[in-house]
Amino acid sequence: MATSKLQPLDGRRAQAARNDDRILESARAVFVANPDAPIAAVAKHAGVGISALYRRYASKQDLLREICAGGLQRYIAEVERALADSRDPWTAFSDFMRRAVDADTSSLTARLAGTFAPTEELYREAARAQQLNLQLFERTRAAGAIRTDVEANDISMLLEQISTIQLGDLRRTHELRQRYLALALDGLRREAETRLPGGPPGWEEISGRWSPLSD
Amino acid sequence: MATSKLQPLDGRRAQAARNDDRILESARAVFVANPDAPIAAVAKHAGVGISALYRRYASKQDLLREICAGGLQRYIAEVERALADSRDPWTAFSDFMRRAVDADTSSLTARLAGTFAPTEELYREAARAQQLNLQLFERTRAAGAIRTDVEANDISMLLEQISTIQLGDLRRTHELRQRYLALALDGLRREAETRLPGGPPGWEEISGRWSPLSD
DNA sequence: AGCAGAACGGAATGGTTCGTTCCGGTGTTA
DNA sequence: TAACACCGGAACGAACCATTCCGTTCTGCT
Repeated sequence: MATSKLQPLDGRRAQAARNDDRILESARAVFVANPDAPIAAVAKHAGVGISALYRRYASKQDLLREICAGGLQRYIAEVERALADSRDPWTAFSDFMRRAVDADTSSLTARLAGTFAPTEELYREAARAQQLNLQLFERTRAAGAIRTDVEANDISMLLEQISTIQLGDLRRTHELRQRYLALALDGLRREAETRLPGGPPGWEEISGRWSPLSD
Repeated sequence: MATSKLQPLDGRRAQAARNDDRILESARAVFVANPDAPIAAVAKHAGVGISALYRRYASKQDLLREICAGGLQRYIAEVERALADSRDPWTAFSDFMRRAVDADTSSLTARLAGTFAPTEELYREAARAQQLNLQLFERTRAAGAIRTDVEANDISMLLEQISTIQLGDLRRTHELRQRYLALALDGLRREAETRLPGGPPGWEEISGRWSPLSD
């Protein structure tokens, strides 16, 4: 597996190693754009054959799981980065939100929900993300930067909503998402004279969509 | 066709007339929940056979178009009602938004986009809705009730975003939608110190998703 | 009483869309 | 040059679905 040579790696091996990345990136791009795209679309986007995919992943579900896990890790990394941010809480928080929207991780974790059976590990990672999320949120709210009738899970919902925006090309889509994120952030910031109706979603509600697909 | 009798209408005819409604309602419910549900799902939900559907609509597209047109008319009706509302502009506007979210018309017009070829008439109706929408929006903004860097098309986008929320049963979903609408409305209301990034979507951008489906 | 046909239910049909497998090829390495 | 890792993409088989078709039931009318 691991070639012990540190040389540029030309031949087949190098090509294969490069393909590893191309395939993962393509899969991300394709599935984010269209959660139930066929495997063939991923291969095409990556410029490889179908067998190049099946050499690496035993099934479509495996690939999906991998992508999802990657997104989750990315998300976790961003939250941790925000928690380590020593600037004022609101700045750290809002910067985090902008990064989260750009990274498009909610598209992965939310829009792919139900299309594959989650691993135990995936569940744990999701719970951990949730956990960190809560920490960041509470810190920000404790600093008086967020209206008091909003809860941590509302943040996840907002990110999901924003991730559904899809208009025009990639650039425009990202631009619009940042636009509505900015609007949402302005709404989060200050206290309002009326309390929000309904309760925030519970963790079971949010994570409940993951396992079975019983329409 | 039209039975000239004004009596309760018992027999086959009455049943059929009742089915007309049941089928339309079911189709709405089913397709709003899942835009690419099979025709059979609608039949099942309505408690009728498939042929009862095909007797009324020549094809799935026809049914879809019908549903969509209905949603658009409902939307138009609500905007007109808001325009006729003589209370202060913000109250009229925010009430309208709440009604629009409850009526779930954005789910129809937006999430069904691309699944059928729109009629000329549908286009016209959509343009008309857009037109009225603009009127209502400008009136509200002119009254100083909406931050100045938001545009009319932003409203459509917000409604779309909210219509993507789908969690738990119908009741809970509506509750949550109202929650995030309230948050969004609070964000729309007051001027902020920073201007929104990016530009609002253009009408071509929004309506462009309707005709061909070229993924 | 009996018939024409409206309105249906639901099985059968035919086409399409995929996930997955398989069958050569092509460099690479030893 | 023989064994092999990697691939491209055609072929296969299952699933899914819109639409059609056929047999049945119920109604209104003669």
